[in-house]
Amino acid sequence: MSQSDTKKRLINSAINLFSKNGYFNTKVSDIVKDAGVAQGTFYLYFKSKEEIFLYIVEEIIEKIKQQTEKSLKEDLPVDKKLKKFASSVFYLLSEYKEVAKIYFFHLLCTDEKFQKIYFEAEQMLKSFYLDVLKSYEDKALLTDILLGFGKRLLEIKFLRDQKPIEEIIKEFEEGLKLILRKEK
Amino acid sequence: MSQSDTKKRLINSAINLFSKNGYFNTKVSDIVKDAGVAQGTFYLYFKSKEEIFLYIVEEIIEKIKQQTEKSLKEDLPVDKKLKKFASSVFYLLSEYKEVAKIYFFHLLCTDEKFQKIYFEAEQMLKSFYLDVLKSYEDKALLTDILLGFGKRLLEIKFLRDQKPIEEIIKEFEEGLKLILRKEK
Amino acid sequence: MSQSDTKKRLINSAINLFSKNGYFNTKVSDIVKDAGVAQGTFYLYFKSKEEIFLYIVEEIIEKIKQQTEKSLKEDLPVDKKLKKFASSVFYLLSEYKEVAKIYFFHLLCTDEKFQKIYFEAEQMLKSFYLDVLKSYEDKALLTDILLGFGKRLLEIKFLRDQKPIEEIIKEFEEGLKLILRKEK
Amino acid sequence: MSQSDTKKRLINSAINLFSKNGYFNTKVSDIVKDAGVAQGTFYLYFKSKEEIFLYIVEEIIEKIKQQTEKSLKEDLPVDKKLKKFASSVFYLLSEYKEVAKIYFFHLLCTDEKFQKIYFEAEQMLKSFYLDVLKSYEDKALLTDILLGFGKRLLEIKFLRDQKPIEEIIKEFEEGLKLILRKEK
DNA sequence: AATGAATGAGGTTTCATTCAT
DNA sequence: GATGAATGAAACCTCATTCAT
Repeated sequence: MSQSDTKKRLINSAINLFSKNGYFNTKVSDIVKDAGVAQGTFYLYFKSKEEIFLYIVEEIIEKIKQQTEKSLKEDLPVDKKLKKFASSVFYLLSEYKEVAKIYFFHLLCTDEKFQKIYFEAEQMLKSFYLDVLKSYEDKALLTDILLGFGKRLLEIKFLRDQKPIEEIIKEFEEGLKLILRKEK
Repeated sequence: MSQSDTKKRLINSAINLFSKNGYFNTKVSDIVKDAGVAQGTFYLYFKSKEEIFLYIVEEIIEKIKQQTEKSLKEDLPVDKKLKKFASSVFYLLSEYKEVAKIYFFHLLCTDEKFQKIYFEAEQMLKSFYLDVLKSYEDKALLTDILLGFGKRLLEIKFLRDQKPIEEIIKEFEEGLKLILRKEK
Repeated sequence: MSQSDTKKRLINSAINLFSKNGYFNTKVSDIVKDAGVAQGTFYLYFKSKEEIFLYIVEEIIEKIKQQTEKSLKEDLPVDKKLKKFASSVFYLLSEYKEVAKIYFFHLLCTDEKFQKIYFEAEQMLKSFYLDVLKSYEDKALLTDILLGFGKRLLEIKFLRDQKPIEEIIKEFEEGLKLILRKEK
Repeated sequence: MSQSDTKKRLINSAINLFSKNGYFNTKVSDIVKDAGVAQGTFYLYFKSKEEIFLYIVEEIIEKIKQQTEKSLKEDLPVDKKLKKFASSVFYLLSEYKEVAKIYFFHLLCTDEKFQKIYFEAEQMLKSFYLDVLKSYEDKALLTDILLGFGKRLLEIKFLRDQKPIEEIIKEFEEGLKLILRKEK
């Protein structure tokens, strides 16, 4: 078994367990048992439980960040741009569903260090919306509405109710239409 | 039914500490130290750490429930009804800011048992919105948008950014107007 | 069982075990087993293994320090003063034989923190000898000879060979006579 | 019988680390890292951490033993013999300063097994002094004084205070003169 | 009602040693 | 000879809970 194989196995086990039981209810001993390695092996790859947690969360935040930056550069009409961005982020999170669960459900509950990461990500998305909606008078309000709506869809419909991501995306698009509709 | 002073002191200390540090990072020994009583005294009033946590959270949920039921019975036009309900809930949470923090930030991160409470509360609010908006074609969509928006305002603007609750309420009302505006 | 009773039992067990097996070969679990208390009880009284070790060592050093200060103030001829001081220190160490063993045999082998204590004590004794012997031309040389000789007696004759302290004292007095003898 | 390069590197690293940090605070992983070889390589040359420690300490004790035996055979007046022997041992230890440090500072603090070596070496030196001083009435006393004095010079002046070995030797010679001076 | 010393199961982490390559 | 990933026993320490006073 190659080195990175073991590391990957530990990460996968950690993602599943953190996602299912949360950070505090997941013991390093659970992770290694799930990964099928000895207790000491964990510490060859990660200095501590905290480290593997941050490693996992930062990985997906990095991916969202990249997506955001890419989307910002695209030249599209506002509604198209938002639709495309949202669906790409939704797809991304559906691929990393378990990590997303950690992010939404389990991240906040701990130290400042964890909270910092959480708010960094939210800051990133906010900047994106504000930029895309810059021609709207109510851009700040619209941003809060859209961010709250998107987060709710992920939290409740996707992660809790297990609806397929396509449905989530469709619902977001409809919401988008409703929220951004121009009055005559 | 008045509680003994000691019990009240324990509850207050627990609220503050759970709110600041979360369930897992709060020790029973922290709570009793903060309350100025002996370790054993805690167990005269609560069977376990879990029990006091649930006690605290359920207390506020009960309050929101009562408010919801009261609001449902009132006979007002939709927008007025929503405005009045939202502001009453916002005021309620601002009075119990620390408990609200536990609810939003620290409740999810734990066992299924705790999550159940979280989702029960959300179910209650959802029913309220669906009922109030029953004349709207898009009532389900509008409910998700409004719940997401409201939660975001509380989480980010009120609890994190410490904005005064009046401002939060005003922003919610503006959002409400924007979201519910009738097209010609 | 009163609080200080348990603490005393832990200290006694620790003294015996550190003395017999050294700092590193003594586990906290050994100490609590010997003291007949639970593992967690240890941490009610000492923050760590290091803390109880330092506590023990510092206690005896403090005693020697007090003895030294008392001796310095006494008005006696040099040889009488040295004899009296040495025998009082020897008696002191024979009362705390196990602690003395830790001091001589086990203290040096660790971190700087431990070594600092060791050298502080030696500094104290050195000052004493230099002061008492201030009328001697060779006072520095004599101090080194006497300190080396005294330490050897304790280390080899008393602690290793288990000779009674009275014999040690007698031998030190003879050495003293020989070393300080005036040439005609 | 030449040792492989790798073995020599392991020994050197071990000497430095044992000397600096002591037996227990030195990990096998530290030794191999310092030596620039893989973890497993260590066990090609030494059965255990204990083995390399004993190997190192026994090596220098063997050297002192040979020096002692050689000195015993020399036909010189007592004071010359002692002076010559002491300076040869002092030089020897200054060459192997790090090992000497292990011997004086770190050997005692451990198991009986290690202490045995310590006392064997001291026995050897004692025999030497007793033999050389056999014409003196107080030979036993003188031996204890000289051994204590010599050890102190090495421990405090040489190893701790880093004085040059020549100065140490000079001070020992002066002490020798003072201690062995004949009364009229 | 109140105390607080005591408990002990269970957590995280370390590190000497092994072994397949 | 050399590697270094893997092992797992055993260390230190935490903390919710109990119970005699």
